[in-house]
Order: sequence, then C-alpha cells, then structure tokens
Amino acid sequence: MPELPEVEVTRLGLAACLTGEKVDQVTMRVPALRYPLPAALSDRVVRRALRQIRRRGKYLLFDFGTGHLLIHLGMSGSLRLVERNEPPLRHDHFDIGFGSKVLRMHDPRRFGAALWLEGDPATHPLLAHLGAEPLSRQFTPRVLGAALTGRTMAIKPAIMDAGIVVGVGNIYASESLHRAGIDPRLPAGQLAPARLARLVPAIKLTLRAAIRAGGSTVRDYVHANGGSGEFQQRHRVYGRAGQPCRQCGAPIRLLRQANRATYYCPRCQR
DNA sequence: ATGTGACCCTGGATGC
DNA sequence: TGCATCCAGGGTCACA
Repeated sequence: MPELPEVEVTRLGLAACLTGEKVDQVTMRVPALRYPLPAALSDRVVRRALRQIRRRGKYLLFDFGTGHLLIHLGMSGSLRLVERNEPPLRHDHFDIGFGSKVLRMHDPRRFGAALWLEGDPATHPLLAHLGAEPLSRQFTPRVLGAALTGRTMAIKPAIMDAGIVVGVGNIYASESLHRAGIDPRLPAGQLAPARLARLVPAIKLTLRAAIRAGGSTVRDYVHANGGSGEFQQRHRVYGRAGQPCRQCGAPIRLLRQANRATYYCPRCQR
C-alpha cells in the first residue's frame, strides 16, 4: 500500500504531534504481524520521550534514545493518532499511548512489521542492504546508472528494487517512467545517460508532488489524522488502463511485469 | 549472481 | 444469494 510519499506524509503528521511527547502505555492485541511484535516494548518505551521520527525507504524509525521502534506498513498498514477513549476496530493491532493521544497501527493484511532495534538502525539486516534515498542529493543519474549496470531486468521492476533505490513502489514506478517518457520494458542496464538524466529527476518530481498532495489513497491508506491522500486524482497512468493519456490522448496500456501491474502510454514512452 | 514466481493475509470486486 | 476466482501502495524465500 504505502510507498515513500505515503510513509513520509505519515511521518510528518506524527512528528508534528508526537515529537518530545512521553509514552505512558503500550497495548498489543496480536502476537505478530509479519514478524513477532516486540513483547517487551512496554518496558523499553514507557516513561520515555519520543525524540524524533525518521524514515529510511518505506521504514519509519521512532527514536526513543535507548533504541528505535521500526515500523513498516506493508501493503495495507496505516498509523493514526486517535483519542485515548476511541475503541479499537478490527485489525487495529497495537497502540502506543502518549497521554490523551494514542498512536494506533491498523493493518488488515498484516504484512506490516514493528521491531525494537538497539544500536545503529542502519546496520540492521532489514536496512543494511538498502539502496539510494531518491530524494537525497546522493541520488544522481550517475549513481542510478552504476546500480543498473549489467542488469537485464526491465527498468520498471528495477526501480522498484529497494537494493537499487528505496521507496519507489508499484504506483510511483509507473508514474515516474511516464514522466520520464521511458518504456517500462526497456532493459535496465541499457538506459543511455540521457535517459537516466530524465529518469532521476522524474522520480524526484513524482515523489515530491505526491508528498505535497498527501500521498495516494487507492484503498486503505489514510493520514495520521484519518484523512485521505489526493494524488490518486493526478495519476498519469496508474489505474487508468484504456483511458486517454493526459499528454497525447493514446489509450493507457496495462501489462504484467514480475507479477505486478504496469501502466504506460505506448506513444509517450519509448 | 540474477530474475521470476509463490507466498504471507484479508477483503473487495467480478463473474457464474 | 452464494461461491469461486482474481486482484491489491510490499517484501522474503526457493528455485531455475
């Protein structure tokens, strides 16, 4: 469900309300999501203040000074701030109480995760292998080109590979390639420098525009305050099979790559 | 090493 | 109405 923009919008919403606030309660309603939930989390965070919330790819890192709570939203996860007396719904799996406010994890499909990390989070196995942060200055055409060298897989699944660049999921991969005018089926290792020089800014612009619009709500995603994203209304290709390209009017096509839906314009993307 | 498909799980949409 | 099938913002694993 959530890609980098949705995770970032969640981070911003939570950070504005929770930074510096002290935890007073932890409630677990299930033993595990993708991984077992940290049973001792209460002992680790109660009476501790949340210092900051960071993001690496699609992972959120809640810094409590003595360690980090890592949360991944999987396909259908969301984090909301609710009032303490609000009763939990089905699939509300755990709460972290901050006085009158409660941070509540909701995830119908349970592909999400929450782990307690001690030490440097960057060295954790889930984070250690991750590729470039797309919104950082370090993510350049040269860096992307180096990561794609020798790869025969198509460019669309390649930019969804978190070992190459993080945070670009199924929606924003299609959207970025349309913005760059690149055929999603092209072999990743054969993109000429001029194409890489279009693709990198296209990824950055797509992700930034999505963050400004509050992310994409296709199905489950909601903001920390419960609101929906708006970016889905501006999708160029994702979910628009058969509809006219906003640039040239040709019907948007749908194909499958690595078992995921890819949308593209056969005229604008070569 | 690299790339693809099955799988984890629930729920909504679609078709018979 | 009921049931079967397919699909979904992700990531990991087994296997060619």
